[in-house]
Amino acid sequence: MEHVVDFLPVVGKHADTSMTSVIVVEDDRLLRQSLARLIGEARSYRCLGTFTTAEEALEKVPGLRPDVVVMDINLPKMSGIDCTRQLKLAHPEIGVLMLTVYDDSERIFEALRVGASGYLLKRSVATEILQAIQDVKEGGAPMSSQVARKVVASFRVAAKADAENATLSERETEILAHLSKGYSNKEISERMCISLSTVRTHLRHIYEKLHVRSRAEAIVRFRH
Amino acid sequence: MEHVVDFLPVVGKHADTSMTSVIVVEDDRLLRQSLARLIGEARSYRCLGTFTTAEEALEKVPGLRPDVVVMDINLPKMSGIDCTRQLKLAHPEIGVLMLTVYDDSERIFEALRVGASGYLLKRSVATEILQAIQDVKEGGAPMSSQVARKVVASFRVAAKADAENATLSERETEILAHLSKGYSNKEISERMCISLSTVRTHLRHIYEKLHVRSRAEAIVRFRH
DNA sequence: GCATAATTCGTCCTTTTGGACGATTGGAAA
DNA sequence: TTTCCAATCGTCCAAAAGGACGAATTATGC
Repeated sequence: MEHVVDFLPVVGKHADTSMTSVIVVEDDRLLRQSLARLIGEARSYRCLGTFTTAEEALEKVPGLRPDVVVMDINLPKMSGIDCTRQLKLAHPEIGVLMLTVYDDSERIFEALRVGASGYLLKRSVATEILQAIQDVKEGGAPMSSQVARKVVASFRVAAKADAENATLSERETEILAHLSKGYSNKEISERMCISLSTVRTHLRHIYEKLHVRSRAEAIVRFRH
Repeated sequence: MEHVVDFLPVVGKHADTSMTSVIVVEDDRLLRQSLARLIGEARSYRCLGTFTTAEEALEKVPGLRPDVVVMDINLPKMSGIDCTRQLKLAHPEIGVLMLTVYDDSERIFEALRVGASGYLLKRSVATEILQAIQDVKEGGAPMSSQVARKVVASFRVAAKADAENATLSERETEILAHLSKGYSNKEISERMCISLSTVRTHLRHIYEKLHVRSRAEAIVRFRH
């Protein structure tokens, strides 16, 4: 960790509920330092620390318990999106604000999908940045109106996808039942008298609908 | 299928409860034919058919619903033991009598462990064979007194092994808990801070103790 | 009749899992 | 003290599973 402002309350900046504690994860040194300085110097904001990689952040952020993590969407090795996914899995209470240099809808969507609360363009001015952090802490979702519109549109898709969750088709339901008895794909194909390929196609559809990535997860989901 | 006696009742040999229907799975042509003839000609026995491979037997035996399958322990490709395991999994009501040329304790134990009811030495005489088949149909377990003694001894081991089922070690229990949440080996290794190798070693031990062969089966077992 | 979904089968490729081993360390029991 | 077991890590190999596709046929709803 390059820059730790402090771990104990500082005179005139008590760690009470009015303080917003922030972590910055950004590999570019200039941007990282200017963000840390901006946050550290602002009234009622504290920068608990900064990290340059997703891996380091994942390891140390949970112990620091920040209100908000400002995360570069584009980090070396593990991306900020993957980092956000893992962080939110373990600590859903921590708000994540994505940092991106340009209006990359695809990656912003992906980030929001894995749990980010909003995003900031790197060219944003100081007041916007602090306001966005505050919004995230208070449960808001700062984003541009263009992106907000796209997000609303994507929610329709998501809602549709979720409706399909409940409606596994007949064959898919049969296969899920076999899965949950512990049978292998080969055993299922034999019992249902269909090819292995077909079993696997059904499985892929089941995984998509249930939002899982393995038979183990599907079994768990099936058995509540 | 080489030899199908009949699928419909034959005059003087009605398929009532007093009839014992048998399937023979044996790759040696001479032995297969002589067994089929012996069974077919005996009063109150019917040979529903014979197969030369485990694979063929697995496919067609369920449709024939025999009382007893006489299974060579030593078949080409898939062994009679593996065939018995699969057959008993799907159709526990079908009795299986293993055929072996010599008193191979290890393999006979294995066969009994996977669900065979008893065994026959190939040198057995006709009356012994028919009596053994009848015993199996009636829920008995025909075996030589020497083997019976060993089986009793092995039950002590098995009882010990089963006691160990309940006593998964601490780490094994932790891993099983993670399994049953749908985590992959990699995720488990990260969450428990141990290497992938160690997770897999624990898993192998868990599978041995629970008598399962996949994580899906282990999850099902864990969740009753 | 046309769009949509379900069902079926396939290929190519990568990752994961499982089986069969060996080996080390540390602690507990005989 | 010796022996056993739990826990740890590893290698080599084979089988299973999964992802990303395409594609054909048969319903089914609008």
